[in-house]
Amino acid sequence: MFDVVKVLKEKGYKVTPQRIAVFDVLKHTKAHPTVEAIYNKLQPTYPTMSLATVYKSLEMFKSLNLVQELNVGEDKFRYDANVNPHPHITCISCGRVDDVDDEMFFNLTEQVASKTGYKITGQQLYFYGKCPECK
Amino acid sequence: MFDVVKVLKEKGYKVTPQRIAVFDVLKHTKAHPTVEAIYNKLQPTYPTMSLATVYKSLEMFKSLNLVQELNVGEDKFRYDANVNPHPHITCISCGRVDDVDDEMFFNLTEQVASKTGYKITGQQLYFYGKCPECK
DNA sequence: TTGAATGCAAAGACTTTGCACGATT
DNA sequence: AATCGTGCAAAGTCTTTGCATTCAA
Repeated sequence: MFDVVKVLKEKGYKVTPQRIAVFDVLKHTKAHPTVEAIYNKLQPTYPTMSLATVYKSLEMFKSLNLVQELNVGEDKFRYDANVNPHPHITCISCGRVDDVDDEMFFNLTEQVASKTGYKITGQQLYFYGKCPECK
Repeated sequence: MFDVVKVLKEKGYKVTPQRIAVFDVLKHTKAHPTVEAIYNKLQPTYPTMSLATVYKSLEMFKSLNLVQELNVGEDKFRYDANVNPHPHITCISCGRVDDVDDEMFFNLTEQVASKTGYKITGQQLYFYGKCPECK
């Protein structure tokens, strides 16, 4: 959370309660929330906050590389304050989105690069199935 | 293409020129087209075909497991007549979406399953970078 | 013939934008 | 005090739906 304040100041952007609050939600969850979810979470504490502000804040954080945007195949995006590319797994039953430890993907990128001839700059690995609670 | 006719008949759905045409586009491309792209491709030959019909046909094919829906992180979906789960790579420069040979992902699913406790039913692996032509 | 599919237009979901008011520096 | 950000509402993009007409079987 302090890093956000620092980055915003460095870049000459204003440090507003709304921006802090949006980032704070992402920083303290592993749930990969949607815009709507972030908005709902903030409603009790910031009843005047608008959806537009959530969208605008996320857009800014994205451009500053403070959050990453995910799309696990839904018609909407999810957000993650962990900007490291790392694999995700989605429960097809309850919809939760968990992280997957990425040790086993070590050197996968290099293999893909040499196979395809691409210069690889990012990746999103999504797995789908039933989580331990749902199966 | 013949398989589509067969499946539609088996399931009691009508075999229409529009359905055949939509599937045919997907069957003969490796470009992972969007709905709009499919629609545009068909315009010259089927000037009366509507976007709604493309959407409805794809929805049906999806439910029959004749095509799969992809989302590489855009605000729209892409479609693929190859329904095998297989990795994709997107050029961040020109936007093309290519397939990646999936040999190297052999047994990845099992590893993820044992790490996460999920029962895995599907996967989407997306890599991003610059294609040979763009880099 | 008859029910299902098409195609148009309207509606819906998510996201972006414009602008006046308000807050940060 | 000046400027940037917020929040409302309107607009934009992609997708879905309703319904009368048309078509496959």
